[in-house]
Amino acid sequence: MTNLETEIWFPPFLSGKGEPRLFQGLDKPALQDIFTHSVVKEYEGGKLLVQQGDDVMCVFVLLKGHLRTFRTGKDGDEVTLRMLKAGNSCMAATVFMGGASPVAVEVTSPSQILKIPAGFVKNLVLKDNQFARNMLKIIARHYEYAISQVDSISIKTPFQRIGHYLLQKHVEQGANSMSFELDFKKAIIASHLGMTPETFSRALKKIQTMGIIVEGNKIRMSDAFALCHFCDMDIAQNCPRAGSDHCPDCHF
Amino acid sequence: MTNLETEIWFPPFLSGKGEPRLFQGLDKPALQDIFTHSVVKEYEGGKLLVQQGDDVMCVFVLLKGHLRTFRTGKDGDEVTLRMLKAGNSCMAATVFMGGASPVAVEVTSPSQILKIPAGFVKNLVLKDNQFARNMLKIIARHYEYAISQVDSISIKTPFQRIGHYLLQKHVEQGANSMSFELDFKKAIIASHLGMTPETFSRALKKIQTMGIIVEGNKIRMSDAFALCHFCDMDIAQNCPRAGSDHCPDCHF
DNA sequence: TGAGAGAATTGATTGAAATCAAGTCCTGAT
DNA sequence: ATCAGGACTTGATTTCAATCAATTCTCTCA
Repeated sequence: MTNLETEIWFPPFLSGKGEPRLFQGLDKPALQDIFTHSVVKEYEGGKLLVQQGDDVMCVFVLLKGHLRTFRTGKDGDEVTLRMLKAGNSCMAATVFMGGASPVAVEVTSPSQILKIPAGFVKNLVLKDNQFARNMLKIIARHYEYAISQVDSISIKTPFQRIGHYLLQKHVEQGANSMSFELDFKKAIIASHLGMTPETFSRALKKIQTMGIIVEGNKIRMSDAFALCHFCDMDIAQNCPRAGSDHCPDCHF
Repeated sequence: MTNLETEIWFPPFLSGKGEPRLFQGLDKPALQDIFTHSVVKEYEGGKLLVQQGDDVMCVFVLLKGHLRTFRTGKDGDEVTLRMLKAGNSCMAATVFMGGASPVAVEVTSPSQILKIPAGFVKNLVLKDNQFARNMLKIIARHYEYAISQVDSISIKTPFQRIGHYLLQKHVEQGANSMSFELDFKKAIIASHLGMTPETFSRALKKIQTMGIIVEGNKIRMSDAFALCHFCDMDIAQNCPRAGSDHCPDCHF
C-alpha cells in the first residue's frame, strides 16, 4: 500500500488534461481515507471486469494499462464507448445512480487497477464537496463525449470520423509533436467509430493522400494543419492553434 | 410570478419518472430563492434558443411545451439528442462545465420556460447539497441515455430502433394503457433514431405486422407484450412486467 | 368550403459500407 | 530459424438505407 501511495500522490492521478480526475484537489487526509478503503489489483489482457447488467460494487481507477467499456447487441455486434488510459476512472456514474451497469468493461492490456467500494464512494459524495464536484465534472465530461460520439456516428462519413478521431488524438497530446500512436487495437477503434475493421483500414489508406502517414500504429502528419479539415467546435476549444491565421478551417 | 409559483410547487416540477428533477427535494426557501432570481418566458414554435457554440447564460426548465436539443453537421444533416417535455431541464451540464454549448436547442411547440441564470446555478451547486445531488443525477441520467442512443444507432437496425423506441415510450407511461401518442414530429423522432423520415415511415409500416397499430400519431398495441421483442436491459429495469411468466423475452 | 403549405407516405434507383473471402504481415513461442 | 495464430489488409459481391421524385394526407387560414 505504501508503494501504491507514492505512485498515486503524483500525476496523472491528481490532474490531467485527458479528462477530469477523481482525486483532483483532494487533501491528503481525504486521499489517505480513500486508499485505506480501497484495494489494488492486477489483471491481464482479455479479462472481463464487468458485464452488461452487473451490479457494480466499485469504482475503478486505472493506474496502469488500458481498459475499454462497450455494449454488445443481441447478434453479438459491439460498440466501444470509452477507451481508458492510466489516470482515467470508470463506473462512477453507474455506482452513483445505482442499478445494473449499462456497459461491459474489458481489460485490453495488462493493467493495475484501484478499486474503491461503491458504498464508500456514495458516502464520500455526500461528505466531501470537492469529491462531489469532481464526480460532476467527470460525468458531465463523459456526457459531452457521448454526445460527440452520437454526432460522429450519425452525421459523419467513416472517412470524416477517422479524420476527426485522429485530430482529437493529436490535439490531446498537446499538438506539438507531429506524430503519435494509436494505443488500442484498430478493431477496437473501429468499433468505437461505428464501422467495421475493413472500412477502418480502407479509410486509413485513403487519408494518406492528405498528408497523413500511417505506419502500423504510428501516425505522422506532414504538417500541423494536415488534419484541420476535420476540426469542429469541440476540438477547436482545446486546440492551441485555433483561430491562428494559418489554420484553414477555424471559423468558430 | 405568484402565478408561476403555484404552478411550480407541484409535480411534475418537483418529481417525475421521466428523468430526475432539478427541484426535487428542495425546501421552500431554496425554491423561493431560485424563483426570485429567475425569469419565465414564452416562446413560439420554431424559435432557436441556443445555437451550437453559444456561451450559455442560463439553465432552462420547461414549464409547458416541447423542446429538442440537436447537433448539425457541416452538410446540414441533423441528429436530435433529446426531446424534452414539461418538467425536463436542459443546459445543466453545459452551464456547470462552462464553455460553448455542444448542442443547439429549438422550441418545437409553443412553450413556457423558466430561465435560471448560469452564475446562480453554479453558485447553488456549491452551497446546496441537495441541488448538487440533483444535478449529478440529471447529468448521469443524460449520460446513460446518450449511451443507449449510441448503442441504438450503431448496433441496431432501423426496424429494431423504432421498436425499442416505442417500447420505451410505452413503459415510460406506466405500461398500463395499451396506447400512447408520439409527441414529436416524425421527422424529429427519425433524426433522433439516426435515420431518414422515409426509412422511419417504412419501418412504422412494417411494425404493424407485429400487432402494433399506427394511426397518425397514435400507437395502439394489440397486447401488452407486442413490443417485448425489442426489450433490453435498460428498459427491463423500468418495466413492471419484467420477469413475468408471460413476458416472452425477459431473460435478464 | 376550398386553397395552399407542410408533413407524411410510397415508389424507383443509387450508392456506400457491410459482408464474405483470401491473402499478407507481424509477433511471440518453441 | 521456423512455425502458428492473430491482426490487419485487400478484393469481390451483396445488401440495405439514402436519395431522388412523385403523390397523398392533414391542418390551418382565408
